[in-house]
Amino acid sequence: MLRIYDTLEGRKKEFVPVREGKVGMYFCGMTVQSEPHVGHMRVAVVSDLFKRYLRYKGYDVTLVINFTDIDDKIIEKAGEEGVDYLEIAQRNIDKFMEFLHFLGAEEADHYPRATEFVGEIIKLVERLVERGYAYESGGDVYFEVKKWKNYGKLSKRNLEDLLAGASQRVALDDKKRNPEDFAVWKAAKEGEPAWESPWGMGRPGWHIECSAMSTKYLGEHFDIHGGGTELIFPHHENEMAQSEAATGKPYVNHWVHHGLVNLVGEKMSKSTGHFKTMEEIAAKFPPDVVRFYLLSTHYRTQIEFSDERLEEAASSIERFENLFRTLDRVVGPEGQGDEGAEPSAAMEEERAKFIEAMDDDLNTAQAMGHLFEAVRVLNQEIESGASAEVLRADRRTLRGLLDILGLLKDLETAGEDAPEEVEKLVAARTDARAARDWARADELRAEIEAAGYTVEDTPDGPVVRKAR
RNA sequence: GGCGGCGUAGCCAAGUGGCUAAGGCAGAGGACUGCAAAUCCUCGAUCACCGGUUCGAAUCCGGUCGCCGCCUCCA
Repeated sequence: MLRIYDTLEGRKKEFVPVREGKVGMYFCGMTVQSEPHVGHMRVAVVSDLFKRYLRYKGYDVTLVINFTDIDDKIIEKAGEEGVDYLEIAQRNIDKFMEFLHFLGAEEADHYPRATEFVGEIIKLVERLVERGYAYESGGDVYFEVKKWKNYGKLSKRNLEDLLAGASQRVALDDKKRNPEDFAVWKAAKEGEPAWESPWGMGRPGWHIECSAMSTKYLGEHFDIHGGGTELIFPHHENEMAQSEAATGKPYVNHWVHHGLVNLVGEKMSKSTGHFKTMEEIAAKFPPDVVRFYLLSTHYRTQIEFSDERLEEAASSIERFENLFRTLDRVVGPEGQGDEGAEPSAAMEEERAKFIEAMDDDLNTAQAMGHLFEAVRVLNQEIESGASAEVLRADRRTLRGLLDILGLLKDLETAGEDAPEEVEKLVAARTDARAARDWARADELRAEIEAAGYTVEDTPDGPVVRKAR
């Protein structure tokens, strides 16, 4: 039984799809006023993880990741740079997509942008006004928070707390009836991007686009809505209020919030400039290392991103690389002839535990522990001379589990050919060893290593590969 | 100030009432090896602190200390 945590209820709940056999998921991608950073890598990986696992569980999954390409910040930025706001949006969306691919995440099914849904947004705002939850004021339209009795349920705060906390910060806007009300539609100022609406020229407020776009693709009530924890308030709280007020139905079954990524103890933030871009990370570490690191902690836990952590992940991955390389040597490459045989009992046990861990709110940290155990199982089998049939079956099983996590697809096991001069050194070393001239052999190995390669002696002869 | 979360071995990180507290990185010893590498075997935790509930607590309750997040644009 698959259980997934829900922020709204504050507990893990059994996953029961709204529509049998199907899963609708919506993840808040990014507001595209600036470059994607490490935090966005986590959304990319977490949304992909959910997609892959739910599909593994047999569901037909639809994943929507949105881009909010119109808001105060991007207009501001466009002004600063003197370019069209859509140009900035496109540039950052392109980067996001580039690194999504870098991380080995599958494409989502839809990537809606707020500006493409203004018509839907206007309809939704009209509906809110008709139902008495929103009011027009000077060209703006506000959601009247106190009309919605469930307001605060998601972020677990009440109106009084909110007002107490915000009283010093939120300037009283005389267009609003109440300080806690939020804009669903904003009148455009001179020169700002604007759309025609029943309330004059204007543009969508911040939260409304997600309500409109999620409903468009997934219906008024869908399964999973995700994003970072910092979006719980106000973004998701407001989004939920709008959607439920408009439809009178529950909006989503599982609110999934992943922990934030910190850099040396401090949260990354666009406003303080304290963040690492995806580009900086990608330049330094291979995709699998980043993905492995991101998955080695449970998705709801906040994590710290640092070079040391990534180096550790890289070391961990070597265990898999070494195993697959050895298996290639011992039983040949993956693929042909791997079907048929049943995995060993030890491997089957690890597989079952892996799935059990994943069924418990996608606990990748625990699941990966079993992956390492599976590696040990295979290594033990190799040591004890298990049959090629069993080794192949077990390798295939392990590969299947890695695929669920989208990990290590392109493991380098063959160890591409070393340059000719290195090959010559290796050959010379083999001769020296045959002649039991150990001093010469060691000397040659030193030369090979100086050239950036390592040589390992195996029962099947020396294996050369690039040193890490 | 209000709300939420966290504190598990040198580091990272699972486990939330009961078998010997997963796993990884780093480290030590052993096996294998001409030497290595890889691999296998072995080795490390009074679960922040104090008190309580319980036959039994890392796990539940109360308190203390420390860290983080949200309350304001942000994955």
